[in-house]
Amino acid sequence: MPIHNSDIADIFREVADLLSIEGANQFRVRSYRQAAQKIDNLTQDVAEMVEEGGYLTELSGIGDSIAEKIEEIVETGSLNQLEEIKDRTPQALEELLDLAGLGPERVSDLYDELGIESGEDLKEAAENHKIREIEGFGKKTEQKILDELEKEDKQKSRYMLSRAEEYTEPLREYIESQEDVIDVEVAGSYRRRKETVGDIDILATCENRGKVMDHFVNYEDVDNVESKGDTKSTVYLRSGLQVDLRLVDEQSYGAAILYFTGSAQHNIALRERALDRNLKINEYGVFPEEEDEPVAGETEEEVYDAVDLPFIQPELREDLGEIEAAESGNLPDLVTMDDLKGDLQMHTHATDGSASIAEMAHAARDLGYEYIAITDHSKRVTVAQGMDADELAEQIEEIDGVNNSMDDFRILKSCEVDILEDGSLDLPDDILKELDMVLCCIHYQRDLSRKKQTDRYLKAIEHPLCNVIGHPTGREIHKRGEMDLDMEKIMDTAESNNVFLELNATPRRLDLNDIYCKMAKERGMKLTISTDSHSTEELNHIRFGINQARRGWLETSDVVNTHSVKDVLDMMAK
DNA sequence: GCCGTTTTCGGCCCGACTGTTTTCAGTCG
Repeated sequence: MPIHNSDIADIFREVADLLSIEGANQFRVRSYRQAAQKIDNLTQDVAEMVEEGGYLTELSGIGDSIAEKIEEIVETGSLNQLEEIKDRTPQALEELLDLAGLGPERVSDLYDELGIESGEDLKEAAENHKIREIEGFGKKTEQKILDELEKEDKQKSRYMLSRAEEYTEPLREYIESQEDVIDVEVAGSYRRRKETVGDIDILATCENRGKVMDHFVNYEDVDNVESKGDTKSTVYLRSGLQVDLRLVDEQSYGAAILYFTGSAQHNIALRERALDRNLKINEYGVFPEEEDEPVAGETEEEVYDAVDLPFIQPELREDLGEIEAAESGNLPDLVTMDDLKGDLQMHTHATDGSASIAEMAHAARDLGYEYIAITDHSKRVTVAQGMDADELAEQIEEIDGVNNSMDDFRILKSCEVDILEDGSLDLPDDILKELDMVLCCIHYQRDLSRKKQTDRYLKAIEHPLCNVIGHPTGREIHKRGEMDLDMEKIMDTAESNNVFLELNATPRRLDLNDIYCKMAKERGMKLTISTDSHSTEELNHIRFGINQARRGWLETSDVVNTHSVKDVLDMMAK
């Protein structure tokens, strides 16, 4: 049973949760959490590192003790320390930590005083007014617990970025429309363009705080005002999305945006760096020791400059090496929307799309593209009425016709060919040879073993006509996880066979994720970024792909479809 | 538990808010 990085990270997170409830040293707890985060974001497979005798302690945040524990997990599949903690402290207490307002101390008190081990216990105790009797708890805390238990059922998960955008952009415009508002910025993970966001943090500068806050809480989509003050208000929208508005002074605007954009880990690293320079960073600015006058704070650039760093793009602010890269002048020059020259996956009404080839081409040209690839499904994908060889031959002729009618634009002939269970392709070579690009994807038998699934991909990648592997992991956010794959092996094989991996920009896919993008880049691979559009409107989803690519440190040259059509054709010609 | 041109001990980011308290602990981001 292979141990994935996320398995190891989960174990350490659980250790951290349970240790915190036991009242362990908070910094010790933090070490486990940091190790978990480090491992989650690693672009190498930890189990492989162990097997190859790699030095885990070379990773920052992982010392002798945790390295030893990682080895134990890789070798035995579990961690004895965790089993011992579970014998002392019920595992179910961990879930109570997820409830807003309950941290390790209170969970521990609830367990010690009332024997509460689960959400049901908690609900019963709250309803019977037992909780207010515990020292340090009171009526309001008890009611808050009941409210949160209720809310947990209603809305638990994070919001896909695309969905969060639908609620946030109109609200941003609404806030901007108030006459006293000067500047508005949405911060948080939304600004870092994380694939999902938990809540929305909006910052603004303005003339009249009271009026602006009134305006905010009176927004038509507000369901419930949680708190309202002069500097901060919190509301819940009807969708359940929490939105905070914070009003700040102009001289603190940059420091505040930096602070509320995060990530927390990035902020911590910046603050530690400031301390080395006898400076203190908070959300109001950068302050020399023992002084009240800030030396920076109006803009983010100023704050970075105060700790001798260049501006770091929000998408990179995850403490995954961006500070070191900034220091050494090696920050990536991230790919932008303007760099894109084409879109390399989309469907037409030949299969499950809603527009014609010409309609897709004209819509793409209107977006400023020079080329697209039409990638309708192959026959195995019956739900999409996938094409057989004859139908694909007809489509190729149709594309030639449209190409002849557009002299400043090129439609690449392609097909989203299904990779069958044995790794062979769903259409014969003699028709695939006629294409400019062959896109290969898995749609069925997603639950094969890691070995079988990986071998299936390797066989497809080694097929001499395969150019691109589409939506490589098959995951869909909030719906299904990744296929079990040895991604390092897949990337290495793709790289040596001149096969590209796709970053599928469909908001619910975003497949590859940011970590895999970074992993590919570190191997010197190029990726395609494609929308997989099924309508002309969906071509606009490309921005989510660009967001993810930037989070994966990709530069313009790392992306296949930033290159000219001639270069793309050369790359596909192998 | 991690880490180190103030190194092997003694630190570890910082402030706001809330609710419970009469000065603060716990939680959150």
